[in-house]
Amino acid sequence: MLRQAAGGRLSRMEPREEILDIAAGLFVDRGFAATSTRDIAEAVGIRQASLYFHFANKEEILGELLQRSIRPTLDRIEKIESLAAEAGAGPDVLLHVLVVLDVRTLAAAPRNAGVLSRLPEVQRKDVFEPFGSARNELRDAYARLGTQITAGHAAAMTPDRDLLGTLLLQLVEVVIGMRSHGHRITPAVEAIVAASCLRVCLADQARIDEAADRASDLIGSLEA
Amino acid sequence: MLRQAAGGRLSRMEPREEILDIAAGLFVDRGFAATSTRDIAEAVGIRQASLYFHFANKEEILGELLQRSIRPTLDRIEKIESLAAEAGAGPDVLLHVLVVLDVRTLAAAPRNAGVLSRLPEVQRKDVFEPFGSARNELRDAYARLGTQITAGHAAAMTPDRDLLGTLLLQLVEVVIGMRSHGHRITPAVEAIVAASCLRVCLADQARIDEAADRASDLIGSLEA
DNA sequence: ATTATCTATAGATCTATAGATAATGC
DNA sequence: ATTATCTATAGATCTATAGATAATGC
Repeated sequence: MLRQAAGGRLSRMEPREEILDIAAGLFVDRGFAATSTRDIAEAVGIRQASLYFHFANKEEILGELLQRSIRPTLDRIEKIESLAAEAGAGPDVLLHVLVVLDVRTLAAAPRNAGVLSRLPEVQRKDVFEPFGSARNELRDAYARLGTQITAGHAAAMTPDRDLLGTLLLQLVEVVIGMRSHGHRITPAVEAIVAASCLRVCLADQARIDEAADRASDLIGSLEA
Repeated sequence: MLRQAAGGRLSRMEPREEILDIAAGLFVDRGFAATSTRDIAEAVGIRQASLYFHFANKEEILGELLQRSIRPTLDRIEKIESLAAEAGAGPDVLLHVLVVLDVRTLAAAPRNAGVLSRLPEVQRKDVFEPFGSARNELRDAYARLGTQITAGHAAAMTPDRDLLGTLLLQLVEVVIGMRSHGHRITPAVEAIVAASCLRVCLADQARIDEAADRASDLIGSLEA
């Protein structure tokens, strides 16, 4: 465990961080129940019991990982929706921005942490309930933007609010599966997923092209 | 274990079938590793050791469930593609048919067995490899039909073959998540998911409406 | 003889706690 | 004193096997 004085640069990761990183990899790969605390400790290079100095129990490790994987996305929703008023961007542009940024976040997350939210334990155990409601918030944001885009189209074949949010979130999360199968998430993939989301909202190609243009400007200014 | 003579009507399920049914529910709900053989046996109403009369080990139970959940879908692909020549239906009609039938199968599967394919153990363990390649076959079928539909569109924003297959399968599997959250899969949902798939393939509304019409005829004749 | 169950148990885990040890920080 | 590790272990599982038992089928 080579390490330097607090505040200085680290030759390795902080122990707590290293445990989280390695546990994430194992949970993603094998699932939560199938990963023992001994598996984690061995991969880190410490003894099984030493984990309990950093975490009260096994669930706390997963809980922290879940929290970290959802937080940036939730923070972003507010920022993007307040952007609407400011830049005068329509819902199609905003949806495009949100999708691209979410795809990018999922693609960049260490160890493909997006899969964690799909683990059966997370869906079921009360301990992880806060994470579930955070996900609902995200789906709601997609539903909100989506219904604004479909507004004005004939009711037939147009998804209702609930279904639309679910469909859009599902499309964005395709990148989780892609990463698992070793695909790289290129800018082209980001653009296509975003365009697919707009298509599901019944936007035509001209509208998509325009939204994509304005979206990349906005993303540029958001990052600056 | 009330039961009648072989070949006669059953007052309850055959023991092997009952184990499979109950195990499916538990695996779907809690995951594979988190479900003990004792959990299964207790829910069935037998002793833990008695499971091993019907199955060699725990993995065999999951294996059988996976096999049953993918088989009908794979069989259907051939039937639908041979239908193409016969009925002279275009790829958009065939995609519509395939999506509606797959959605319906996922919606009707006992215990939402579709989630089983997402369990981490299935992705990772060699024992379940045949099931993984069956899934690839399905994704390929979607990719095949999808690229025929996008053919002729400008390359920009058009998903390539691989990505398209992944996107379409992902969209169809939205119903797995919907079922988990207690939503009913109505005919309207089927139609919207199918339409969304065609939209991702860049089909316009007129083409979608026509495909939907012809698809419901074909599905009717398939079932008759 | 076959089918389906049972009891009992071996042997291998697995999580979490108790308490010792050593290094660093004040 | 605090931080981070260790050894040892309690106590609770968990999977799978061995062998007994009882009912049904030939």
